Amino acid sequence: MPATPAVPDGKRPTLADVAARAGVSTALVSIVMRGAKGAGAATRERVLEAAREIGYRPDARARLLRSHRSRLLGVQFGLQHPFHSDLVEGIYAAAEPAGYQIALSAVAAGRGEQRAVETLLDDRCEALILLGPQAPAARLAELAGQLPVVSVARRLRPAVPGLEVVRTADDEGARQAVDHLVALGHRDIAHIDGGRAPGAADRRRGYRTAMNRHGLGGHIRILPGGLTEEDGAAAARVLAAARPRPTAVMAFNDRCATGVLDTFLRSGVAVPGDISVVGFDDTHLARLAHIDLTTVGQDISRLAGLAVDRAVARLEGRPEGRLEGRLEGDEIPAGEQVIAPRLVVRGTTAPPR
Amino acid sequence: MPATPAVPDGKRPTLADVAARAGVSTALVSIVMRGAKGAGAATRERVLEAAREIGYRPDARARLLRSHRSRLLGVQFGLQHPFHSDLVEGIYAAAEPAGYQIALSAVAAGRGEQRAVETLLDDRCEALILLGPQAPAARLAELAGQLPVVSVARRLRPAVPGLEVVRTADDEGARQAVDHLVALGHRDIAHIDGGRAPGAADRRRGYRTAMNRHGLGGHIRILPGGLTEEDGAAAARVLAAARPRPTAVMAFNDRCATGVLDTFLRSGVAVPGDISVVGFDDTHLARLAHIDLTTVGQDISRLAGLAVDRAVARLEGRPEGRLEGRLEGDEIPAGEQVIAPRLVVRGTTAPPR
DNA sequence: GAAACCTGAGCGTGATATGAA
DNA sequence: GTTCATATCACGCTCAGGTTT
Repeated sequence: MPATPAVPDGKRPTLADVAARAGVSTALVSIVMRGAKGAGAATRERVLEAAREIGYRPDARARLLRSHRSRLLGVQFGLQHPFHSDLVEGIYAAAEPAGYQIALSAVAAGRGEQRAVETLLDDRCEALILLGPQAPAARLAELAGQLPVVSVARRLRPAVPGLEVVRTADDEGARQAVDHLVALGHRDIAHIDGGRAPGAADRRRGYRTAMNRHGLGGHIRILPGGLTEEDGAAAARVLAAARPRPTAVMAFNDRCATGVLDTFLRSGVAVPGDISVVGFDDTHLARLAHIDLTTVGQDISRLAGLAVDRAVARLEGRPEGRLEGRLEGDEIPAGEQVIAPRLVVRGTTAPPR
Repeated sequence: MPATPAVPDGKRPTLADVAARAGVSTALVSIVMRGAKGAGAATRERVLEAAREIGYRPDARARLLRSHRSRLLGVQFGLQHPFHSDLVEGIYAAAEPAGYQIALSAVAAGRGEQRAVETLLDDRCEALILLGPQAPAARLAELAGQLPVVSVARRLRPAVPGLEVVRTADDEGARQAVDHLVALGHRDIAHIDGGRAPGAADRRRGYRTAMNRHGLGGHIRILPGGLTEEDGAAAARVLAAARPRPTAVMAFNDRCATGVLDTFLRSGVAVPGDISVVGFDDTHLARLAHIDLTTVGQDISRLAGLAVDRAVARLEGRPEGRLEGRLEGDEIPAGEQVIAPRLVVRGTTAPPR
């Protein structure tokens, strides 16, 4: 391992440097570095040796500039969302075998989606994977007109033409949560919603529908929430003081549910003794032994895999993938991949007493 | 806003396309796009107009390839660490005014630091900012021989030549935590450590030293921990069952402390009634109303700002920045920026009863 | 004919040198 | 002399096409 590149000037070694050292043309070095065929075993070894000696590394930018394919997938994610972190992890894992690289662009305070996407475009990404995008439909449509775009966890109604959507059946997930609680004997079930967050509308609707189906329309109660712990905590304070207090609550997501749990514990409201709590997402958070949250699982690695697959499929002109399954009474437009959620029962739900 | 690029073939518009449309040379378009001087006001407007019409965006890769500076700072971070997320947020904010771009590379399951750094190097980053790197000192030394490298939150002993270090005075932070607890009347104070995590050794040492100074050497108790909630939860289970039980515990970081808090609550151990808990980092987590954790604050945005500053200073040949302040009895090598921590007292600490 | 190698062009920019008002 | 504009090359690499065994 050379501590310093063995090239005369301070510059980084290039193909030409390797070529000179190995006594071959740059084109041949290129062939060897790419592992393409067209080089003899002996010279191949000699070139690799030379490259190693001077610490050569191919310049990704120059490479991408020349070959008109960049094989780069741009991923926009929210820095503060564990759900996104999990997705990114899965996307890395899925992109590699498919032969694609990932360019990350974070949405953070002072760095909006517009900015995040622009940098990805400037980097010549071939396709965009947007995690829970909040951008207006018109903007997404505009983007989708320029390159393949996959929206993960955000459905759009009406469907945006050209936009790929990969999501969990949020309404179905909400239904599963309600069914589970009803099966345990609950009737007074509240929902802390996600406001304008991606998926919130469907979960709210799923909750409403399920409650009505069980003849519990009179018990429907939706509290304004959000996707952070604080949103959950605020709603939980309201619930803790409510009389009569619901015997179960379904939170918008795991972060929100965590806030609910903690507030209840501090207020002396026992979970699941006094009240059952269900989350959504099945992030790392929920699986932690000391949280042990019953939650609606999104198959995160599957979502990630499908997102990559859809982007790659579009890039490579593959035909539409088949749909994941049609849920009754709900038309799923083409180009939308809907994954079934799966309730994960853990320790925060029990029969009411 | 053009929904589709107005260029004949499906390709993305280039300088030449804009030039053709505006009836000027590509060089002039380049000048205009960079905002450089050498173009008349009228033509400048005409060029910008043409660029807008066909939806031209400069190709970052071609640009970086040509201009020998890339003005790119590579940032390696852990996807699952809120502390890193906060740092990245600060780094984005600091890099922009300095005129630098950020390239993110995540460390995740199946994607180690080696890999993360390699992609950054391939992208022609001019400097590296590594958040809590775990790589061996030899590897860091090798990297530092190639380009400016800043290690954030990980100190190295002995100092690695050429490596910039930006960190909080972890030992001092631990001392502040112990002092605070002692001032409240605690004597039996335990520490859940961070194992081999960056900063853990210093915090452990600071705890030991402070305990001894208060004449509480006999009460020193260090439990094996780590940097996740589960590590904290595991240690808390041990503590909850201990007789006599310490009246206070200082966790390695906020995540760990969160695990401790939750386990205590579930075990019926009141916080801060039965036991006080102190965290470390002051991440978003600690500030949440329902966690309300007393913690040793690292000035995250300051750390981020300094990290960017040190990287940029090295790139631009600026002289060594002055040191942050010399802590008694501790030699701080040149090239190391040490920031003073600040205890943030919230709701998880109180006098013992 | 195939395998091994080389030549030359060009990807989309930015900088320099040069010329025209 | 200053301002505005152009031509030309180089950045580091890949690829099509050619030459040699």
